Amino acid sequence: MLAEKNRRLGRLDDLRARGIEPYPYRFDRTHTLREVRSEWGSLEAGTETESHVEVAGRIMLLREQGKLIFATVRDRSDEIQLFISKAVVGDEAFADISTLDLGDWVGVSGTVMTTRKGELSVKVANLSLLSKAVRPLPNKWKGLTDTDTRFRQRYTDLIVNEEARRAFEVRHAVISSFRRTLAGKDFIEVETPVLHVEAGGAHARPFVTHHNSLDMQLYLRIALELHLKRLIVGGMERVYEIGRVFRNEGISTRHNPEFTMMELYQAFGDYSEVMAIAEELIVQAARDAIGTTVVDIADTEGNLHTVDLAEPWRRARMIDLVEEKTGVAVHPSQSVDQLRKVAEDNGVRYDKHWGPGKLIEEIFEATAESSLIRPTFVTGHPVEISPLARTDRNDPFLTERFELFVGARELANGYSELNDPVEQRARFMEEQAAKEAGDAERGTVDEDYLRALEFGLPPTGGLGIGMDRVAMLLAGVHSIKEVILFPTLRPEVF
RNA sequence: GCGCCUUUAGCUCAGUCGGUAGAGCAUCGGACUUUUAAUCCGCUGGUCGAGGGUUCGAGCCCCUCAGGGCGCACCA
Repeated sequence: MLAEKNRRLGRLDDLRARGIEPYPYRFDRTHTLREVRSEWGSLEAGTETESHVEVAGRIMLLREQGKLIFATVRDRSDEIQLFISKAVVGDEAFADISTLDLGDWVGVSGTVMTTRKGELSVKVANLSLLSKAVRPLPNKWKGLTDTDTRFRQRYTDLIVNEEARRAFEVRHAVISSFRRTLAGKDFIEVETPVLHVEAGGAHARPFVTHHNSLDMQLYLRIALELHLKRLIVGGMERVYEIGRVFRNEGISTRHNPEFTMMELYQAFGDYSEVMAIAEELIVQAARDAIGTTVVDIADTEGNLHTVDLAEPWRRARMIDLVEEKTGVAVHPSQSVDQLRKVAEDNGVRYDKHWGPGKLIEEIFEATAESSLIRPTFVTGHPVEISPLARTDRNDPFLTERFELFVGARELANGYSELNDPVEQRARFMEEQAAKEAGDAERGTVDEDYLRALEFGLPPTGGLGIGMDRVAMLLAGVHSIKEVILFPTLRPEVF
């Protein structure tokens, strides 16, 4: 409302005219509000203390009552009530305080007390305005629910919606838990380039950009994989990166064009070892972020399932899950025609470029994926769709690969890393051939990566985890936008 | 890209059959020295997403466009 903003801007002028700076440089507090509550939270009703504190926060509620004003202020840690008496602060200061608005930041000094009803309060001796809010806060009962405004003006969302603040606290707790767990296993955190000459490590369309002085096209990374494995060649043995990756694809409740991946690589291990790490990371993150391993997970119909993440996770081969759902045994050694028939019988549309492996994956996604509510490692992806994964030691058509599904969403992906440079070159050539045949999402030959492999990549297990999706699972939210502070949106028209 | 839904005061929402705009909170004025979403009294606040059309008359019906949501497609 323009009138409301003008009214508050007018107050700025009034304050300055009287020598009061509405935007002072600093305020030194002695306690956070949580510290006040934990130190004096058990005072009996009607207690006055001599304990002097200086606290700061934003005014969330105001209750004027004649010669008393009650204000609820909030800092990051907690809320507390200010008790402001005209008899204590004097007529002039009381008049100033009564011109405060919801949303203003204040710093106060005073003593700790409880009211007759027992509400812990700071009895204000001195109050200073720390920053004047010139826009009004959203509705104090209903908060802010308009999703457009919540995501565009995340600052407003965070001011009024406690669940929004909580989701980002969960996200932070997940990431710091991962770092602690990995530090405990002697992993080193590294940073690799975001700007890539070739966008490899995944099948996805990249964002393209341009470097002016080199006059060259660059891609924003779609995965962390290939640089991290170069570091294993270099002998770093255990590395990980938590970083933003970019995929130039659709936006949905599960997809944002930029999102956060954690990828780790461990020398001398294989896929079963990194599977165990994935399980440990996520179970520990649940304990650290929400204090329990029991979560409610929605299926695709919206029904909630209570799941204890600490129970052992199911492992099942992709081809077995397909057989379970369709009643037909499938294998990438079968002919394209045979598998196209299975696809047709199950209402799966296919592309003429697809080989047996891709057909099996699509049939899996269409028939089995939505039923994977409890944590499930789907293993044994066909070689055709896994150009960087090592062939299964027992089946040359499959790889030692897994994807983790929870709540029908893919959370993680990992494998025994292909380290034979000759085979890797052949796989890259197949990718390139498929791309040239018209399959736009296939990869290209990364010569520098092949050179690295030629120096010797030890046996290695690799793992990638979608951090946003883990945060969604543990925060219990339905949309990825709830765990990304500033999700990608169309530009606002002002 | 496609389909469905949605957009009304700063916020949360109502708006009947097409008859000329409503509530709560916030704001503003008044009362109140222990409130708790304080309460009570009174007032203010609108380009009904934008543009066009039908009609004597449109928040409402029709068309186009824009934002958002959900689903689909895409996303190994």
